[in-house]
Amino acid sequence: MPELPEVETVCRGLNKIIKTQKPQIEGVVRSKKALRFAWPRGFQQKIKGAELLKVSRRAKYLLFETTGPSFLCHLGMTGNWRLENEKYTSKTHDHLQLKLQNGRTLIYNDTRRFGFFDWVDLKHLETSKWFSHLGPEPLDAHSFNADTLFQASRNKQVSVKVFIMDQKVVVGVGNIYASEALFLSGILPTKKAGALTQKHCQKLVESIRQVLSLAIEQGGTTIRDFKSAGGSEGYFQQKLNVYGKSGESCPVCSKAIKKAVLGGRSTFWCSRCQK
DNA sequence: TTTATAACCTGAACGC
DNA sequence: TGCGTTCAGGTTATAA
Repeated sequence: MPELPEVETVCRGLNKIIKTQKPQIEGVVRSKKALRFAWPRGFQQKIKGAELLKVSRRAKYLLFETTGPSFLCHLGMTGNWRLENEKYTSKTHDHLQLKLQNGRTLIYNDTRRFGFFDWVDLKHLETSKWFSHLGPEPLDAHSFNADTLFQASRNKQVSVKVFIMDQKVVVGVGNIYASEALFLSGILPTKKAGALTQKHCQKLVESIRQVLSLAIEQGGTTIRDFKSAGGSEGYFQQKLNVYGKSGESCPVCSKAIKKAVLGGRSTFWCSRCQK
């Protein structure tokens, strides 16, 4: 499901909830099923009674800061959060319920259970298990720019599509936005990363930023099951140029959009606009 | 070391 | 209608 814009949208939604609700966690109910990994040790007991202070994002991870221990949540492919009133009927695949002081409940739902939770030490985030190998944030011009991308791509034999989806290179670019950013930059997804010029990298960095920023503004992309914490769907889908449009006309030159599998993932491009 | 593939899990969409 | 197959936004483990 979620790439960086979707996670950012969920993050903003959760913070809005924290500001408007009384975010003390009075009760915790979690499903017996494990998600991608087992639940963190003592999860229910340790966060019960804590107050939610803030949610932030690093890469595709949500970081929950509380008055007790802090924890992270990765949404996997189908994870999402929603806020329910006092009376509600739980839905299939609701895996975590945080009962708040004001009677409302914050719920994590995840159909495919590819998401997961873990404890996190926010003071030593960048050296911790989940974060030590991560590349720069794409919207941070200091750590992610044409120079860093060009250097990282030297001698790489993988396709540029697979390369920009590598979280060690840059975080947050998933399958949809990789195709979209390459379309904007006019670069063929199958081009080898090592063949990128400095100019290509400049254009690619700009395109990645542009596509992610616009998607955040639009509240992410709703393909099948993405919803923000407030329950609203994203609108970026209406702005997609090539993703999921195999056989349709290129919005620029009208040539039919092509599709192929790269790195095991569907990839879409225009063979006339992208070289 | 780098790159490719399979696996995790569920449900929607599609073809027959 | 019903059944079987394929595919899906992420990440990791294993194989090549």
